[in-house]
Amino acid sequence: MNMTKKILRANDLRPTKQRVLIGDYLFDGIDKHVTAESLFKKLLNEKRGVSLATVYNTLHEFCKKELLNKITIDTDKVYFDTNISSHHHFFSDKEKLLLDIRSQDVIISSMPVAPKGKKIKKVELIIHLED
Amino acid sequence: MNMTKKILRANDLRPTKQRVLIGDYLFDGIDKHVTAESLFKKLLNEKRGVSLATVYNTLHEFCKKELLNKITIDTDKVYFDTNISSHHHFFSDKEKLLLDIRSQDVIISSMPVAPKGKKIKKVELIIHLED
DNA sequence: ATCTCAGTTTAGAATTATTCTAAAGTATTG
DNA sequence: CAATACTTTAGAATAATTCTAAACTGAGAT
Repeated sequence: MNMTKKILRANDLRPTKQRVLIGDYLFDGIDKHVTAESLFKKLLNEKRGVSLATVYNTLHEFCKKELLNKITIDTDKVYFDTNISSHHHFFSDKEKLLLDIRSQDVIISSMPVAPKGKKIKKVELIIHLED
Repeated sequence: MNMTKKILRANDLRPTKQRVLIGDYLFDGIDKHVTAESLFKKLLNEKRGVSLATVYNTLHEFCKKELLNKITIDTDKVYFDTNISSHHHFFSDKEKLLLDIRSQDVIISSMPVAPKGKKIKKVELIIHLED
């Protein structure tokens, strides 16, 4: 069976044509950063298109299942990272380009304790770049 | 002379009524996180209102002059932090609440080198919280 | 003080990423 | 195959932000 279908079934998501198409692209083993728009445009070229609403739905579902990592850097666009291992990012404000930082390249040796009644869900380090 | 006016002049910004009003509120010595909307609403109560466009303009100008720190966490809102010293943030996704982390509570003991031709402009650590 | 003008404010329109809606389509279960 | 719950979709709706162009104002020159 197609790998994407396995992933989808394992996460209680019906392997619809659209999800498989998106999954095949996202989970091909090559780390990617996509936006809803960039993914939508990419898929327009495919034999069968996927509507923009479905791209949004699918990205959000994949995030919920932790198959993708959502990264918000600027208001105008949300990035989805196929690399779900713990790592951080460079962001070039000029080119609006997101780059992975290898996890071994950042060491946070002291972390604050979470406020009462809360726990830490995710730690996101973004290093903004300039020329 | 009013403190805000001094700050404005020192940064080549004309001390207009609107900027002084906004500056008096933001730079009163108490650290704040505001959004354009929250600031706009706050100022509606004042004797003289300020238009939403001016709130946006002013926040951006203050950021450009590094009188404020812009923090983007989710697409739906941008936060402006009056604390411009180097520090990081907790963010509670549920309450959409931003909290300062004292700078001594985070130690990043190893940082990656910037990609060729780029330098590090800003390091932003956001710790997302859940219940 | 008054004049002049670049800088500033403003209301409302425009933009744009994202979400919503509700109708049509489809995978799954029995 | 039928029934049903889940999905997809086009297009409308939403909402934060930016833009526009006209009116206003602070600051220096006279």
